[in-house]
Amino acid sequence: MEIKRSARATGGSTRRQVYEVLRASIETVEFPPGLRLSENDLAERFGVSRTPVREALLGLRDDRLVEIVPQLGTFVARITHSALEDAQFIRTSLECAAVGDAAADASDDDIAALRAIVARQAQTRDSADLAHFYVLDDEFHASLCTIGGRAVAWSISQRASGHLNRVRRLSLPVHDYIAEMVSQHTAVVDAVAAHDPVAAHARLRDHLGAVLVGLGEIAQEHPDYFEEEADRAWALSLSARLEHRAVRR
Amino acid sequence: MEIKRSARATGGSTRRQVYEVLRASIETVEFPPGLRLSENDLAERFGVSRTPVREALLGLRDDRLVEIVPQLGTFVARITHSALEDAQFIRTSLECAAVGDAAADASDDDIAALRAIVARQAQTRDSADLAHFYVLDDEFHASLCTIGGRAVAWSISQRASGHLNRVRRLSLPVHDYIAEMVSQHTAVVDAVAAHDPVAAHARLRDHLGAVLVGLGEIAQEHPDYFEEEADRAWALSLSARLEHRAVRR
DNA sequence: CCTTGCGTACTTGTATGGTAGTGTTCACGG
DNA sequence: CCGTGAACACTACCATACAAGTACGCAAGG
Repeated sequence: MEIKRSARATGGSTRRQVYEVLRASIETVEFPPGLRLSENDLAERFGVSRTPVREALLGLRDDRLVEIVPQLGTFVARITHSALEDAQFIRTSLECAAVGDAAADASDDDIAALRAIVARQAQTRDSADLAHFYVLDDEFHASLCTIGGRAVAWSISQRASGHLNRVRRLSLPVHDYIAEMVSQHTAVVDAVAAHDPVAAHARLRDHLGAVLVGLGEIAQEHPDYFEEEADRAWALSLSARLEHRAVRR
Repeated sequence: MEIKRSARATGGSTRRQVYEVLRASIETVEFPPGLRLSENDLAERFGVSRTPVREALLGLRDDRLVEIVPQLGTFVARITHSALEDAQFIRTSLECAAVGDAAADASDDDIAALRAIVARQAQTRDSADLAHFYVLDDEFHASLCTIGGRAVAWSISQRASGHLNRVRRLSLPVHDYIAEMVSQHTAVVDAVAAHDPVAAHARLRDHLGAVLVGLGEIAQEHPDYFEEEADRAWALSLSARLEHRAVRR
C-alpha cells in the first residue's frame, strides 16, 4: 500500500488518492460487500493519518459504496436491488439524453473515433482480456457523452454506478458477451452517425438495459454479497410516508 | 449561529447541520458568490471545531457550490454558464425520465395530490409569498419523481441544482410569474393524468427550460456574481439554443 | 518613483488526542 | 447447563495541534 510515498507524483491530495484506491478496491470486489473497514486500520495500511481516510470514506458514502454507522463501524455496502435500480436509472437517463445531443452534434471525426474504440473492443475478443474491454467500454460511453458537450453526464453517471460496476465485475464471461456488446455499441454508433437522436436514445437504452442480465446467477453464487431486502416493507413504508405527506398538505 | 446547542434535536451530526446551514446560506445568496469562507472563521461562528466545517465544505465542493484552493482559501463559487447548463441538463434528464414512469404508474390519489399542490401554488399568487411558492415547487417536483418510484432522481437533481436555485432566488418576481408556472405545472399534471409518458416528458421539459428566462437581466444587475467567461453573449447563445431545442422537438 | 526581496499573517492539508456510544465476551448467579 | 450483567475493547465523531504553502505589506535599493 503505502500511499504517501509518491505523494504529488501520482495524484493530487492524500484524500483523493485514498478515495481512488478504496473505490477501486470496492468496485473490483477485492473488498467484498459487508467487509468491515476501520479508519484506524486503513490509515495504518496506507501509511497516512485517519483524517484523509475519513474524508475519503465520507465521499464513498455519498456514492453509496460504504455505509457508516456512528459509533459502530464502516462497512462496504452490500449490493441492493434498489441501489442497482437507482444507478441504472440515473445512468440511463443521463447517458441517453447526452447521446441525443451527440447524435445532433457529432462530426465525422467524432464518429470515426467512436468506431475506432468499438473496433479495438472487438479485438479484445480474441485475447479475452475483459479488463481491457471494460476500460474501452468506459472510454466509449465517456466519448458518447462528451461529443454532445455533456461531459457532466458521464461524471455523474460514473459516480452513481458503483454498484453496477461491481455487478459487472462479478459477471461471468458469458460465451459471446463481447460480441454482443460490440454489436450493441455498433448500433448506437450507427444511429449517431445517422444524426438520429431518437434512434440513438433507443439503441443506447437497449444496450444499458442489458447490463443486469446475469444478475440472478450472481446473486445465487454470492448470496452474502447481497442485502436481504425488506423490499415490500421498504416500498410500503415509503409510499405510506408519501401518502401521509400528501394527505397532510 | 451556535449550532452545537441543539445538537441531536435538530438534525443528525454536526457536519450535517453545518452543511445544511451553509448550503442554505449560499443558495439564498446570503453568502454571495465570490465570498471568501475561512474554515476557522466559520468554525468560530458556528461554535464548533474546524473538522465538521471542513467536511461540510468538502461536500459543498462536490455540489460545485464552493471552490477550495489549497493553501489559499475557500470561496463561494461564482455562477457559471457551464455550471448552470450542466445542472439544467442533469435536472431535465432525470426528472423528465422520472415523470415518464410517473405517468405510467400514477394512481388517482397521486394525481389528486399533485393537483392539490398546484392549487396551493395558485393561492400564493395573492399573497405574493415567493418563498412559500418555492417550497411548494420543490414538493411538486419531488412528488413527480417519487410517484414513478424514482425518488433518487429528485435527490440527485436537487443536489446538482445549487446554481439553479441561486438564479431562481435572484430572479425578480416577474408580473405573472406564478400564473405562468401554475399553468405549466397544470400541463404536466394533465399529461400524467392522461397516462401519456411522452407528453408528460415534453411538458416537463418545456417547464424546466423556462427557469433561466430572466438570466440576462440578473447577470446585468449582479455582474460580480458571475464568472467572467470567454464569450460575452453566452446568455444569448443559451436562450437561442433552448429555443432551437424546443423547435426541434 | 518604481522595483525587488523578505517577513508576517493568513490559508488549507494532515496528524494526533479525547469523548460518547456500541457490540462482545466472560464471569457469576440461578 | 443456561441466563444475566458488567467490564472491556472497539468504533466513529469531534477538538486540537502541527506542517506546508500563498498573498500581502513594508522596507531597502536602483
